[in-house]
Amino acid sequence: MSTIDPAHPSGDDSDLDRVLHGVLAARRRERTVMSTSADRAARVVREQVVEGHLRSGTRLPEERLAAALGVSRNTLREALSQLVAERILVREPNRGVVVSTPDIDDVRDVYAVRRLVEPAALAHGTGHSPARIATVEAAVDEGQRAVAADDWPGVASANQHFHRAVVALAGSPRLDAQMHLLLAEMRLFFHLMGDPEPFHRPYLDENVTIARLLTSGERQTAADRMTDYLIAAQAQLVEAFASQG
Amino acid sequence: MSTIDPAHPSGDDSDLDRVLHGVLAARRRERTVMSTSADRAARVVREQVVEGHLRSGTRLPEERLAAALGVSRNTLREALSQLVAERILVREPNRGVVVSTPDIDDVRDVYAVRRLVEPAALAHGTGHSPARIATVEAAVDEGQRAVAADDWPGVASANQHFHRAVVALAGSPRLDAQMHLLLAEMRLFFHLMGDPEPFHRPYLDENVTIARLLTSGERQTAADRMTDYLIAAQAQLVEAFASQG
DNA sequence: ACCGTAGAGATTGTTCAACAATTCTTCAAT
DNA sequence: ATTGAAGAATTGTTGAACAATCTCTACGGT
Repeated sequence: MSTIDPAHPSGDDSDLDRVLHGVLAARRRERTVMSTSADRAARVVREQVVEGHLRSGTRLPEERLAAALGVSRNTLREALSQLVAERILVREPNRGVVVSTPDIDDVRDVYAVRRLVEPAALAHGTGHSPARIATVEAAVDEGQRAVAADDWPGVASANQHFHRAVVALAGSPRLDAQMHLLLAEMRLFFHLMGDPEPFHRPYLDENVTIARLLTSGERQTAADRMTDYLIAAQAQLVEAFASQG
Repeated sequence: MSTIDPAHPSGDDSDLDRVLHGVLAARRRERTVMSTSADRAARVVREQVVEGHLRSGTRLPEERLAAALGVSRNTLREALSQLVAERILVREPNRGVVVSTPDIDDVRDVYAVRRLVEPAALAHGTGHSPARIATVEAAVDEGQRAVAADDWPGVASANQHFHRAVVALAGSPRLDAQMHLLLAEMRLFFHLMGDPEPFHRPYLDENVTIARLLTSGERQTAADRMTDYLIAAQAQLVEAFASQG
């Protein structure tokens, strides 16, 4: 339709068409980021949950929550649908949504995914650019600095950055997005557990080792270390869940 | 709370409590499956898209679609939010939702995920039960029967079952769900391409080989075959996209 | 005291109607 | 052929409403 359709074979306009088409696409992307108020509401609730201000099991009554967020109940429900799809919230039919309470099987499953994906990203990922490897190293440094400052929330955060950076070595936006969701679930686990230190202290050195192996190109060895790492971390979390959660 | 709260330390009631708690959880799951009308609407639209009755790029006007599905516009919007999250639809702000039109980068990314996950599930999956291996073999048989009947949609369907069964070897519900979404996207690719035969014919024998290797316990070899398979399939699809899509 | 139950109150699932903001169409004027 | 402006159509969002379902409480029977 009109001059902006690149399918139209109008001779020397084709270059212009391509450019204009690109401009349109860019504007569309631009608007996509500011997004709708349902998305904004979802972002706020998501933040509150992963930061631990809304704890597992908390009910989220639609009317009060909508009022608090300054949106209508209908708009809020769109937001909640999103978060349910992300597994951050759970919908109990006719009872509303609650902040999800992961059980021991969720822990096992999340680690099953991670044990499959993270070592594979290290060993066989097709996106091992210097920049991405540098991001892994940066996350390790961030963790070292945080532990030196005795900042355990900071260590937890750095640890997430580390694992996201590892998955990013696969070079796949879809995998990155998936890992983002998994790590959000992980934060729910830790909020159930309380003190984060015992769950991060043992693995700081491992992060350093894996990063070093990665830098020196020993990808398979790095992957094997990551496998052991994840098995140990899973065992620790499962045990903690079994004994207290 | 009342008698069904397992946190209540009431001596020998704890066994009973656990049982009752389980019953409640089961009922909740039960109700979850019949689900809301937004979910039903989402299922109908999803079906129409993956079956190819709604083609890439088609606009989905809210008013008409809501009327067609017999739900209100608000309810429909909840359904559409879900499908946007699944990448089956794309929301263009102030312009509504359209059936998503995957581009060549989407093809590459979907295959990047598959190349990471599927071989890893074969080589390192922790759910290689006889039953799951039998499911893989059943999918191969299904494909052989379909090709014998010259039923190419049937072959395509069997092929999906094969790959889902392979991923299921990881024993992870989350990974299964993720793979389900990826395969739905794959169907969009194929609908853009037209005739499914050239995209499935070359890989039928590979499926047989991989299943055989799996049955005989040669997991790493099976994984390597799968890697080659996926690289070839990706190359074919990328080329087809570049030349016509 | 214990149990079941009826009914009141609250919350969800869903619909309808409306309106501002934005996009698409049409069509006349240059 | 391009521009611009009025008009129609669609989306984003709201508010109010109502039936269905769930929760809690108080009551009465045993």
